[in-house]
Amino acid sequence: MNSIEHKHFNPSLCISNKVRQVNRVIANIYRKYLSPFQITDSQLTILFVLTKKGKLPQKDICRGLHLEKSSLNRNLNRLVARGLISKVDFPFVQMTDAGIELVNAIIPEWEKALKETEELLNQDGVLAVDLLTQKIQRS
Amino acid sequence: MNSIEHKHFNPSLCISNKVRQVNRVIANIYRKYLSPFQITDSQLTILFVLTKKGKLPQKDICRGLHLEKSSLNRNLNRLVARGLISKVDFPFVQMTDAGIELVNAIIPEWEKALKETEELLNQDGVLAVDLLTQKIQRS
DNA sequence: TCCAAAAAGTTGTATTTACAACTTTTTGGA
DNA sequence: TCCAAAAAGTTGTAAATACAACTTTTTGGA
Repeated sequence: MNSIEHKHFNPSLCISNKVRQVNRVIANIYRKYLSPFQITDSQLTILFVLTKKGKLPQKDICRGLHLEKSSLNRNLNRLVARGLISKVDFPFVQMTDAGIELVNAIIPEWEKALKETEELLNQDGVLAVDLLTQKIQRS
Repeated sequence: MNSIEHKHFNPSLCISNKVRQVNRVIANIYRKYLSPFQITDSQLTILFVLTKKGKLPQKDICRGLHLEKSSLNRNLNRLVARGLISKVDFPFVQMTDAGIELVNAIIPEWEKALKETEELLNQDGVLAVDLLTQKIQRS
């Protein structure tokens, strides 16, 4: 018997917790497929952004990903250390040949991760993710 | 111009990235309200679980939250260090009086965070989160 | 051309997260 | 009752994340 004074308190309504749990489960699926390449899904996301959009300054990558600049900087530095991207053309960040090669090699496994996630979530779950993504683009 | 060999490659389909972005935006809303109490939303979730269900062994908390046992252990140890929970009754973890007091004090701010999140997501977004949560309960 | 302010990028610090490997506790069959 | 195996809990390690505070670069007005 607890001593909570708030009669209508219902922690199962906690949206943050629900989203964190969903995030953990999906992150674990992706990790399974990506870890043999010693790359994380956050790092891969950044590689995808640079592959698709060419060279970008860090602030533009942050904005696109809703990522705090210090977090991005840390991620980028690990990718630079791996030789997958280059910051030499300051302020632009761009893919290296090794980075492009890694992206080409990893896409089949990434697609498997996507497929397994789609099977877990089903069509309505995938649409739910899309809806949520649209909601946060407005913030 | 990129050198991607996979013709139909579309990284904007990456569910993991979308979920991570949604998670960051919502986590940032909660942090805004909770940080004055020097508590994080992960820690608060654990306090809520223990408040609602009384004393539990760590494995049951892990299962309920889809949280890896080492992550839980770390979170718990920070709460023990704050005097908010106790592990003395091994293997059970339970709230302390200070913990119950903190939960009572924080609920109004937590409800504000929930409200702001509901306003961002709207009814259909909140239902989308619920749907996703149901999907992962089956995994 | 100069320079203060703003913006962008970097670093210190702390928390969260998970895998791997370890230690401790529990379980259940002999 | 004993003990091997399983389960639960702990610790080392590394990556992600964000706030705060710092340094470097850019901007635009004087």
